[in-house]
Parts: sequence; C-alpha cells; structure tokens
Amino acid sequence: MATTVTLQDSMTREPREVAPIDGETYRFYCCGPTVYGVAHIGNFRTFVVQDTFRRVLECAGIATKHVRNVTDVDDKTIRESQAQGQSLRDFTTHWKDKFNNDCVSLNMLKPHIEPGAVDHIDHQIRMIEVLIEKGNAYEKEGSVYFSVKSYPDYGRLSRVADRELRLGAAQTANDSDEYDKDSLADFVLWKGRKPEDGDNYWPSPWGEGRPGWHLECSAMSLEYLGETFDMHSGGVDLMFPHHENEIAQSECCSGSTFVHHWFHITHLLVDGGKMAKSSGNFYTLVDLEEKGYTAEEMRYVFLSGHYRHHLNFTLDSLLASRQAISRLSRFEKALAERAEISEAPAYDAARQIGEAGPFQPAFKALCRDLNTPDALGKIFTAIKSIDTETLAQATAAKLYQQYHFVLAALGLKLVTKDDAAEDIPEDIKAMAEERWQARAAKEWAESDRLRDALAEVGWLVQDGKEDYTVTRK
RNA sequence: GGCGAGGUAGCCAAGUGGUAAGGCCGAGGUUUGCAAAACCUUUAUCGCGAGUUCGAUUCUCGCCCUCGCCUCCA
Repeated sequence: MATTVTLQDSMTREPREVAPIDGETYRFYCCGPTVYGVAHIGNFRTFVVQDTFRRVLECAGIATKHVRNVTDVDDKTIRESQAQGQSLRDFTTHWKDKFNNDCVSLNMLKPHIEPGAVDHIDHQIRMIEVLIEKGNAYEKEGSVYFSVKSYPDYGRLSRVADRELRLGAAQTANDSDEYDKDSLADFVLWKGRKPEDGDNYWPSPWGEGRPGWHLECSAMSLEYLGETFDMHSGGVDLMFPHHENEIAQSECCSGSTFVHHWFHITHLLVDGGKMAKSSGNFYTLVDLEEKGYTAEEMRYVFLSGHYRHHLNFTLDSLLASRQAISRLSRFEKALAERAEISEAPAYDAARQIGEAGPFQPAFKALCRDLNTPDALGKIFTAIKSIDTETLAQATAAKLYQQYHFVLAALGLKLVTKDDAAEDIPEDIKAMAEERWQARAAKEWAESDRLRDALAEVGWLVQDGKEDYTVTRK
C-alpha cells in the first residue's frame, strides 16, 4: 500500500514527498529534551507531533528509524544538579525517567534510539578533530570554535543574511559568553574546563572540558543515521542557531549533504501568548492531572491544531477534547459490540490494517502535510454517516478495523474511566439501591431526595431502562 | 530594527476562485416520573479598503490589529 505522504520542508518551504533515501527505511532525528527539570506541554507538542508523523509514515507502509536524543550535559543541567547536590548523571537520569513517563502517558511510541550526549563525547571529539584539520574550527585557550566564515552556506535554513550583525550586537551587549571567539557569530564546539563546571569535565586533545551543545546532535545523528539521512526535526526555535550550526558542522565534517528534509513544529501558545512561568500560564502534565485532566485529552488538544500554526491552548480546549474523545469512544464501543470484538488491536497490528474505508479522507488528510485537525473533522463526518445499530456483524468488524487504523495513525487510545465503577463505597451503593427501589415503587419524592443526597456527597445517579449507574461526579 | 506566522461563528479550529469541515458551548427537539446521559436538528459570508475576475473568504496591493522568533529555549 504505497500511500504518498507529503510534508512541508522548512528548508525549501514547500511540501515534499516523504520517501526514504535508501528506499527502505525512513531515518529521522528529533532534537530531544534537555533534562534539567519537568518538560512542559509546549515541549510535548513538538514530540507528540513528531510521534504522529512517525505513526502516519508507518501506517502508510514506510518503515522508520526514529532517533531522539537527550541533552544531559549543558549549563543548565550542570548548574541545577549542583544546586541539588547530585551528580550530573543521577540528576539527569531522574528527569529523563520523568520525561519518559510522560511520553508513555501521551501514548508516544518509543524512539528506536535515545542517545545521550555524555555517552558520545568521543564521537564529538572525533568530529572536532576533523573540523580543525579541515580548517573549519580553531582552538583558543582550551576551547574550540567553529568558524562560521569557513562555511559560505551558513544561514540557508533560517535565511537571515544579516543575522550575524544583530547576533553580534546582542552578544556584545550582554557579554554572557566569556569564551574568546574570533568572530561573534562563531559558536563553541568544545568548552574548556571552568571552575563552575565542578566534576563535569572530560579529557580531550585541547585539555579538559566539555562538549558544546550544538555538536551533540551532529555527532549522534552521524553515529546512528549516517552522514546523510532523511529528516531532522525540532521546535521552530531550534532553526536558528541550533540547526544552522548543525548543518555547518556536519556538512563541513562529512563533505556531503546533512539531511534531506527539515521539519519544524510551531510553538504552542497558552491563553494567546507565550508560555512562561512568570506569566502564570506554564503547564506540565502533572499540573493538568492535578486539575483532573488526562494526558490523552492533552494529546487530543495537540492534534486539534496544525503543526505549522500556533496552537492556542486553554483549559477550555481540554474540556472540549474530553467531550470529543468521549464521542469517538462511544462510537468505538458501539462498533465493537456490533462486531462482537472485545479487544482493540495494539498499534503494530492496527497500523498494518492498511485501509481506512470510510475514514480514508481522514487518513488522506494526515498524509497531506500532517493535517491532524482536518483528519479529526473527517472522522466525525464519517462517524455521523454510520448507523452502528443497523450494521451486519461482518461489516461492523471491518469498520472496526478501519477505524482503529486511523486511530493508530493519530495515536488516540480512547481510554475512558469505566474502571471507576469498582470502587464505589458500600454505603453509596446501598443508598443508590434504596433509591432505585423507591423509584420502582414510584415514590418520586423519596427517590429524588436520595438522588440529591448522593449528589451532595459527590455521586451521580443516572437511570437506564433496566438499571442505573453510579459515577463519581 | 530584521525574519516569520496569523486575523474564519461565544471558544478552539480546517478549508476552497463559485457563496464556509469538525469539536466544544448555547438553543430547540426525541427520550425520561422529573432529571442526567444519549441521539437528532440548529447557530458564521471569512479584520478593513481597493484591484484582478463572470465570480474572492480563497489571488494582488494598501491599511489596521495580534502573536512568535532573532539570547538557553520544543
């Protein structure tokens, strides 16, 4: 099933077909988190979009190799670990675990490889040696810098020819970087050891120190994906200077094209503006869970906007997602019942279904520049046209598969809180039963009184034809 | 200052040169002892002005406004 997948390329700024260079496996690298604290929902928008992209590719029958790094050594991780009195390794491991837990909650597929910078210092040193040898980098007082002027194509991705001037002005002004560079636009590949680094230094041909941030991605992508690979992805903010620097380093080092396709995800906005702790609109998954929202609902919110546009997150959108998921879920249940199927297919099985039937418009939308909001709309349109009550078992079974195929591409699990039925306290159960009896006897006043009493202690009674349900409000 | 995104119903958000998906909320209805839930129906002429066109929300120009990036940042 050779479905064509297209995606905007931020280098050419045009939609391009997504197809593996080697004809077999689509190799892509995603700039991952810096593990110095909890990741916020803005971080996760990028990762969820990347995850969805991978799912769509795999559902379209394209094998992938997904690499996402972990930045576990930089100014922030060192500073914070010292503040906590922990070793860098212990500190970053702790936050990395937290991050991975959140990824699982968000139903993200695990990348095939998740390399960390500290484990690849040798790789970075080797690259620096090559760059020095080729004249693209120079050593100065124990640090090594990349010479931007040695790479004439610098700035192609972000297309700002005069950025160097502004950058220079900014750095002169705040004087935050004390390393000596020949040109203000040059960036550091190796940072000579400084007292505040504590125990966090490694030996190198230029003395003790630690790697610069930009280099790790070049080194690790080279190690796991080769000199030239299919795609590189990250948040828009990384386009400059991070990705620009990566291109310069990698292409000068290898002498060949770094990546074929650049995929940048626009920032999430909260309440119409940039998310910031100082603005009081900074959310993590834990914050949302404390407010009673689920990661599933958050994932739906991410999917409800197109990745190239700002998505304005509000707590209301989470509520809207809950209702939307609930409808998708009801349809799923009705279909399963009709089809006499009790267990939903796991991702690997679902993606191989390979056909979407009435949900094909939705899958098509995903294949066209990953238009997730359009896809969601088309799913609802399809659902509306299907009357589950009248379906033959075989028809329902087929639809069920096709529905799960699209859900797998979106990464929606449609989990509901049915399990809650188990932990109803005995006294609540008794009250509800008493009410049911009163109702059966048409003692409306007593029945309503008991219902109000239950409501008062936080339980909702809903009558059905043959029975009733009690749920926590 | 430079670069970029965007202004579509109460909110979120797609889309197309031929009179605008979808979700939420609201309203009406079916159902219910009454509710709740569910289901059905329903809600916009697309920031402003001009131009191109048989026809523009969709193309061009101008204007207004919002937001992001340019420093570590998803």
